Amino acid sequence: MTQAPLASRPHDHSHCVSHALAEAESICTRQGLRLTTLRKRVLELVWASHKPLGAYDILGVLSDEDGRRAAPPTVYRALDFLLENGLVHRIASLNAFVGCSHPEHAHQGQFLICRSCNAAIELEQATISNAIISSAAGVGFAVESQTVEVVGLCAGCQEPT
Amino acid sequence: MTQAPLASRPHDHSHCVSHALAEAESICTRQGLRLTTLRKRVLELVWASHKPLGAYDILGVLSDEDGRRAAPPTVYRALDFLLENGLVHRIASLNAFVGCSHPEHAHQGQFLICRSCNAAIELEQATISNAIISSAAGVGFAVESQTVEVVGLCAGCQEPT
DNA sequence: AGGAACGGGTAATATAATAACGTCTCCCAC
DNA sequence: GTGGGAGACGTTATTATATTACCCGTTCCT
Repeated sequence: MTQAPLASRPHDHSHCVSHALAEAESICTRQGLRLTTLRKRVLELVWASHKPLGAYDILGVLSDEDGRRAAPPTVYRALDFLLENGLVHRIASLNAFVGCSHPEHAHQGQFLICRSCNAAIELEQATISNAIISSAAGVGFAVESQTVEVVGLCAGCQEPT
Repeated sequence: MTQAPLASRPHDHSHCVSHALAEAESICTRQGLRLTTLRKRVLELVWASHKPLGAYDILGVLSDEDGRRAAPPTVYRALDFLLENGLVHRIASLNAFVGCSHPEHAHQGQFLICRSCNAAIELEQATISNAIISSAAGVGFAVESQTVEVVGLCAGCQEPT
């Protein structure tokens, strides 16, 4: 069995953040995209934890840190950029955003969301997406994108009693 | 292979509606639940087509039909009742609601949503949910509920040019 | 230098959902 | 049949999430 994903285990999270930012830089440079100060800051905030973060939470932090208050489009535009370029994922069932663990290649994640600690663990299991694609094909449906969001308890939150 | 679900084929839709309402009556009677006029009307509106319907769309129809305009809680309460009792499903990625095709037993559907005709086809494939449960178990995650929403093209909307 | 494309500020608005409170009705125990 | 409690629903207000439209300044390309 593969090792449990980082998000579900204790770890030095500052690594996650710096790694994610460095990788984003590298991807943007390679593809001629502009990772502006704002976009980078939003990405950093999304990566502040493994818990999906709402757009208005981000907005709140941005507003606090520079006196003037940021407006929604500021955040949504940054998020759109990050989404389009695979640097974050949107969790539809939570209206929230989480950093993408594997931005280097295009994919759609599957997410395990712990109802206790709120962490979102990203999976990328071919068995799941293949099951979906073939079930869909069975009724003549051509799949273009998948949303798989699972709620439950992560390993760390299943302590007895 | 099983036959394609009704939602994805032409059919006499008035059957769907009357069947769904009759089944809802029967379920509520059996379980001592009150399928009030409002709840029944909301269920009927949700079943008006196989396309997921927003709460505010329902609200609009209700407002139109009796002169006074209905308020959001009216609709949300009816929807909550229908959701709790398995008579409708909520599609998180669309913020919309669709009639449940198999209300007689508890389950969580998987949905194929056509981006052309907007119909939502409900599946209930053990292969999908088992793939999810076992992938989750692989990282020590205990699944409690699943959201599977797939966007693509239904059989009828894949016509060549 | 000129101008298109892009990033981002700002105000207003649209859409989705909930909170808090009051009233009426149904149903059941007595 | 009556008192009383739970449930259903109306009403007002509020909160949460997301988008539209317009403007301005910078960057980049020529």
